[in-house]
Amino acid sequence: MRFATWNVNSVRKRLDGLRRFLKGVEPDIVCLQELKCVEQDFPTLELLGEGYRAEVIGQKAYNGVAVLSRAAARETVRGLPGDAADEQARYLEAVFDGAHGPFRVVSLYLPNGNPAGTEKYAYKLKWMERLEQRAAELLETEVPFVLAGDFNVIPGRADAADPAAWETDALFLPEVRNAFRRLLNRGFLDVAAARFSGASGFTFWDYQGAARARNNGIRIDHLLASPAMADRLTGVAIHAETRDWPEPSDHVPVVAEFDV
DNA sequence: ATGTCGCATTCCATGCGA
Repeated sequence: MRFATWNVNSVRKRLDGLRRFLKGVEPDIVCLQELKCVEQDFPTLELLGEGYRAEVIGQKAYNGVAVLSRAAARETVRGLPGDAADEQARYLEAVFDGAHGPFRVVSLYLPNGNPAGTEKYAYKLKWMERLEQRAAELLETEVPFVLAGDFNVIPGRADAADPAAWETDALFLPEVRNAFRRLLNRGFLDVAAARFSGASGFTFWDYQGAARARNNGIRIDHLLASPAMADRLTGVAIHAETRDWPEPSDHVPVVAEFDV
């Protein structure tokens, strides 16, 4: 099965590009982030017309995540456990029945956290703690799963064209990279890191400063496979060409194939 | 020279978030 994750930066603005991606790549599962709309405004019917069902958590203007799938989800978990007061639409789990048993998909939009040292930064670190806790719970179930989305973490110096420019940024501070590594060290495979290095792994180019033309990119969209899921990995791709389509998202899709 | 986007509102101009 083909799994994709894509921060679309407004699903309504990106509907044509999303359709083009679905037709061209034919993913079975698509994790979307930054929908930037409430659930009532999500293009559910339009995507059904393309053959995809949608589980959606929306929010006005900001955030918003979804899981598109050919087959219906058997079960969902809406929102990241660990803080009942957190109302930001950043986390959605969906469980599906595969050929070898159930598997789980998480679509997540980890907080940006800038500027560092503010409440936003503290929220990011706390959110990462909650994510690690939830990941630990899911690992204990031994049901294969993927954590997919915009992590807003540049894992290493090779994952930025100009790492020096990110030294004080909440996407690259040691504290944040360490939290990401703690998560990885629980046994996840960062599937793109396994197949790409340097610029070939970039997933984001800012709209500003002609970043795409200068290839001033970073790798922040990740697809992490649990150990049982990683055993079933058969392919990885990054669809950087979408960044050059008309009215593109600033992020591009990461795609992985699993025998599930 | 924050020079780009997308969204929202105080709505054709500005603030926020990224």
